Amino acid sequence: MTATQARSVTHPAYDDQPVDPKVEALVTEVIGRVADKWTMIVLEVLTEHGELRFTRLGQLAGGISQKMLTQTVRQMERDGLLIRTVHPVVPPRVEYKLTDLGFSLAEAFCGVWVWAEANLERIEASRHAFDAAKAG
Amino acid sequence: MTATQARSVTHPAYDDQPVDPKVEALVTEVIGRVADKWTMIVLEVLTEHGELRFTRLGQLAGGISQKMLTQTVRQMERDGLLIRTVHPVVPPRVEYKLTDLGFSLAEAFCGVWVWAEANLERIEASRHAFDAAKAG
DNA sequence: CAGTATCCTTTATGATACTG
DNA sequence: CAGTATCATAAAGGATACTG
Repeated sequence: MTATQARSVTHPAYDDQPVDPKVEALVTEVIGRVADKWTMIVLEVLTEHGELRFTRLGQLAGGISQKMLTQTVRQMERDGLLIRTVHPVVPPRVEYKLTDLGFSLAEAFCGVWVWAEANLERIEASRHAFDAAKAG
Repeated sequence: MTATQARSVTHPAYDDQPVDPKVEALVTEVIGRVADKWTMIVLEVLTEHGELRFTRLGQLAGGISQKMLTQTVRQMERDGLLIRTVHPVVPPRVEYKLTDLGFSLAEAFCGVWVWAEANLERIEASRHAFDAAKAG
């Protein structure tokens, strides 16, 4: 827990005290990285299924190319979100599992997943209304 | 609250029951849209400052182009996250404020913001360690 | 002021072929 | 199996100029 954390986002506080812009920029960068589509999906799959091999992880992620899967897990490994274990056998066997940091991120994202699921229909309805108003 | 929500993401459940793939796809799409960099920043700015005019919103968002700001707020309006009010005066005065749905999304994202702020240093350290290991 | 329209560059992603 | 390397393309984003 950092000293700056308490400020964060609250409801109608409407205060004009800006955050430390350096921290703000870093937070934005980290969120941008971490809120990437495939990162979220890999996070979800590993949360649900535990340790997985490369190919299986790709299958469960659904529709991801080999290139993007490699890229995504590398970034996540670099950020400390998962651990990549290479078993020295042939053919190679590489397994991926979340770190505690990865699990804590999944937990943090849980609220967004729940929100998205809970509000799907409301969003779709809003889109239809908006499109209809624009067309009409 | 939908019936499917309860399943969501939990800790090591390791169950293999897949979610309704149609719902899963929609949730992924909504999250992908909503977890966009500028959407999150606009959400944060409007949460902190309340109703804002176009130009002021852009200033507070920091580094966003007019094009992206227009695009972002239009999408958010379409999704029902904010309300755009055009005052029929000249020069034009257009104000943006979050809807309840928008506030609820900001609240859901709050966990991620807190997480990012709390774990910034850990992530940076992990990246340095990873890069050093790769180089050495 | 609050956009729209256009052009142009960068980035992201996919498909394919190859390797330890 | 688990990648890497390369090429090609699409999508995102920025800069600029213009308008009600």
